[in-house]
Amino acid sequence: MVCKLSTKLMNICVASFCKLQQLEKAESIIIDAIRLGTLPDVVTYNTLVSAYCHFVDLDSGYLILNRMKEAKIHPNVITYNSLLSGASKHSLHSKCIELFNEMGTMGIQPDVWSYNILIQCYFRLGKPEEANMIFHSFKSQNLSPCSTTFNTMFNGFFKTGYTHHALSLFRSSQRNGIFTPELLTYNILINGLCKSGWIRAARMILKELKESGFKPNAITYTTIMKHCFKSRKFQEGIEVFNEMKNNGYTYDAFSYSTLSSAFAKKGRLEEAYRIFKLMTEKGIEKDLVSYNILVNMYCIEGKIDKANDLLSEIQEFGLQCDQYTHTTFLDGLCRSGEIDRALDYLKYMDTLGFDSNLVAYNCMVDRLCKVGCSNDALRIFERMEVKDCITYTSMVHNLCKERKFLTASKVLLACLNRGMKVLRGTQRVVVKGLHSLGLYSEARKVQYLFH
DNA sequence: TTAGGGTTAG
Repeated sequence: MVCKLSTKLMNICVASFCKLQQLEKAESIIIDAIRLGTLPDVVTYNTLVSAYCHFVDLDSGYLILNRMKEAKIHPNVITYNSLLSGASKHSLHSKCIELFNEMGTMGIQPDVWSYNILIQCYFRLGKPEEANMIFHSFKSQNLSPCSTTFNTMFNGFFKTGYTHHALSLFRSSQRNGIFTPELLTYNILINGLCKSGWIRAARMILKELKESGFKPNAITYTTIMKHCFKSRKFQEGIEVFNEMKNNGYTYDAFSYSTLSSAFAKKGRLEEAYRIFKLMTEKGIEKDLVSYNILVNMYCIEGKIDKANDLLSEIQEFGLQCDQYTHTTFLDGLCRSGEIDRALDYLKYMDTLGFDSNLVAYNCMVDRLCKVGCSNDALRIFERMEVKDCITYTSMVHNLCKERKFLTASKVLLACLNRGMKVLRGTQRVVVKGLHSLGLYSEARKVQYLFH
């Protein structure tokens, strides 16, 4: 005798397979259930939309939405939140806004979750003002921001350089009693403040974290340790690592990678290798970032063949080399003076389909100059469609070193006219150089754009 | 749906 499957039981089975990323099995459960006379409902379809958006892509989520409409089941706010989340996860920010507006035309009222994703989306698009407007529209929508809303606002403000806004929103929400900070909030604030250079404020927040009865976690420690290394307080960074270790927070590759990379940057390679050895002895597996640091260490030592072997090993371990791996290796080739090989590698990287190889190109331009091939560097520089402050600073700086001040000033003027800046010191060197060659009118042009 | 580690200029 064949029993009819209840909708609730079917949905539990579908959700379990979706969680395990076994989407085909989830679909086959639905087919079997239909054969037995049980039809999927809005919960079944929402589970599928969410899984396809999360594990496959947004288009697959859309296909489920269409199937849902064909089955005459109306999508609800949860359906759209899954699609919004899928668009956000795959960095399709404009699509996210489109979907949000589509909710309106479908007569679906967005909830706090929908607004949170929309806020995140505007921050990622570099539009903090818009994000802030949405945040302030909550009241008129009869919605109350939740802790994720606040955390997203703080983090977004920091990421877009609105440090003051982040801190004042934090203080005002505390004063008004509309928000109680969580450990996550404190970590967002400490990270943002450290990165903005607001060290005193960061210390104060760390103090408040402890006074609120929270204990710093692995993320708090890694954030502070990273900041110490960045601000050249090396010993203090090591002390943070030790404290972290004593409190049992060095259980993953994050802490070891941070410390090892800091040693490598200081040229203390033996200690950097020792940290990785310690990590392996603890039974912690290296992830791609750890391997990338190791590739960099071999490159710093000039062991380019060893680095190349490691690239193959990474793939053998089932990991996929990323932009960082390839850029680090490319930089190693340049550092070892293997320019032709590096130029071939750069072409190879172009075929890998990364979003941008800007860092790799910057690296190539700088290293070519350093090995005395500034004309080759200039050719690459002129071919580059996207350039940033680093590209210009590197080119101008190296041309000045070769006393090619007129060429340097042309590059600098192009940079300033595009609204980008190079270090003030570099600009001064150009002006001084032009004066030394008697090129006073060219020097005036640069000085005019100085301010 | 929100936080931490890796590459390039000075």
